[in-house]
Amino acid sequence: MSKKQQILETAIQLFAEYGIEATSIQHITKSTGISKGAFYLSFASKEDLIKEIIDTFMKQFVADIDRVVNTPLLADEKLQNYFSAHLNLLEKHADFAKMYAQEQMYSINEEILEKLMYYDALIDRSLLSLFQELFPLQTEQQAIDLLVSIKGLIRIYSQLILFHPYPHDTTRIVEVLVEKTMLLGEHSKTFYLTMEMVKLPVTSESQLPTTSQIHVVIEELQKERHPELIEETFEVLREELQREHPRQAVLQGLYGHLIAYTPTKWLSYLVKQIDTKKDA
Amino acid sequence: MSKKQQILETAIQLFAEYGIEATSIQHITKSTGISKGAFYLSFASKEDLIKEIIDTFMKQFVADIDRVVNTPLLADEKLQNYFSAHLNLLEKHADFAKMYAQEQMYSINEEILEKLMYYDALIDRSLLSLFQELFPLQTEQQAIDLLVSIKGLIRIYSQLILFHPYPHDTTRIVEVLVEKTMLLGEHSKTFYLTMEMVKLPVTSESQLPTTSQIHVVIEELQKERHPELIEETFEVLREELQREHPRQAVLQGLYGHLIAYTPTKWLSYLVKQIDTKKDA
DNA sequence: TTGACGTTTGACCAACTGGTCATTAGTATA
DNA sequence: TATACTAATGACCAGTTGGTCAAACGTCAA
Repeated sequence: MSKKQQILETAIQLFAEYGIEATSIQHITKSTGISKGAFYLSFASKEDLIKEIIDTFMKQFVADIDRVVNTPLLADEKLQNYFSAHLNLLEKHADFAKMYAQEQMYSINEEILEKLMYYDALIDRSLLSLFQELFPLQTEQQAIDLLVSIKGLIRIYSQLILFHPYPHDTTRIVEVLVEKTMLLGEHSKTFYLTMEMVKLPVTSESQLPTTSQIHVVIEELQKERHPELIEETFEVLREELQREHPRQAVLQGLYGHLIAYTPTKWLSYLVKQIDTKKDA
Repeated sequence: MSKKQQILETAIQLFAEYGIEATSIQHITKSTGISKGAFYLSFASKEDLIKEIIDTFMKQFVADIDRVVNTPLLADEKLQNYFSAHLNLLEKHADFAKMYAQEQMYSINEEILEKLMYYDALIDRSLLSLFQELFPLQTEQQAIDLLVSIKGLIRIYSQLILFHPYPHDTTRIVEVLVEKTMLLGEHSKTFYLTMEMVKLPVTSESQLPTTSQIHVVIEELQKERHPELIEETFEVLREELQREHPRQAVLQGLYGHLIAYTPTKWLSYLVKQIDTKKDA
């Protein structure tokens, strides 16, 4: 594991345990077993460290959630899978989730707050499209209201899971959440929220990735070694993106390889977005 | 306004705006327009300041909520009043609410966390009794599950209100919350949470206040001047508590005076608890 | 005017913060 | 072995933190 990776992991642990503000760089370096100077070889600043942590994890989250929601299944199976995926990610990356929870409530920095809101909006968008599939007759206002309610439920259940040392029965929790979602989605009659009040700034197509952005991401990834299959995928992807109209069949195959390998999850998400755009 | 009061108010504002950790004592003293030494004449430490802020507000909150839930009305009117009261308190004390939100997520101190959980549990208890009145056939598990769900909804709507600059229509939000509560309360079939998982440590009677505790609170209050009626109420209350069995009729009258005057709200709550105990 | 007494000040403290950089250690090549 | 390179160190910096305390201030009665 690279030095940078080591620092990242120690930092997340400390951030989760003591809070971000309360964790000093000396604290991190001592726990990692390196000198202060070494830290600044890997990260430009404490803020930079926090940003990298958020990027690393949230990109995975977004890609994973997006895949679950876009897998061709019945809508209610998808809903179940969504909750499952969410809770599993929570358990798997509990330290990050704890850190995320506090940063979300009180961000040390405007820029970081925006970053969080950006990823949050991407996930919201996935959930929203799922709701529109589940309850086709819903108005936009209904969907937004449901979205917020479900987020509230997920958040409080997540908090319980994270901060309560218990062998949790996630499949049971999923059942409970699905039931509540269906109840609220089918029978709610009064609504308060509107689109502008929750501001999901990512709904416009202006946010869709361009091929050049994807090329940048690939270049970044190629700075490190990856399995044969992945390296090959990069090459094919580059070629396919040269075309005026990249062929969906090809992209989908590549997507399959990329989503299955953690470091390229975000790339897979970007490819998928391109894909759906050409679709429309 | 006393110097202490001035400091408290400035501190809450700063805590709400910049976060608790990020706000230094120098920051507070400069904003209040006093010297550092003067701060330490009113508070023993920064931690002490935070504790006092929490106590001041949460005692009011608990008393106000408890009154709403125990007013003799139809259960669904109570529910509506509960949400109303909650949202109004939120708007009225927005700065404290913001501070509370962050401290709840990541407390700088174990002792403060316990304090927060204590007051939280008191409010939970009020809500729980209301649910049991609304849905008499519910099992304990159902009630707990509903409690957590509603708390999740309240929290996310609160967050929207607090951090979104909008002229919010609280009566509309109350409608929405009432509808969702009724939906979830009446039709939920699957449950996950149990009493021990949310641990409401205040349910046992061991937590009920003793008359001697009340005497201490009165003494504390009498260090400052209060309206004639209140001073008189103190005297009558003292006498009544001397009796083997304080008379409900008298206590209820006194309660009416105490709940209406902010500094004695907490005392009114304690008196009410004594009252209901002798009841049972 | 004096002196006594509580209030208020702000320079001062040690500890710690995020961040820098001359120096050193380690390693690969010639 | 000598050279050239990067990787790593930790003393050091200026600034800030929560907290203290001798000294100055204000306000009385004598």
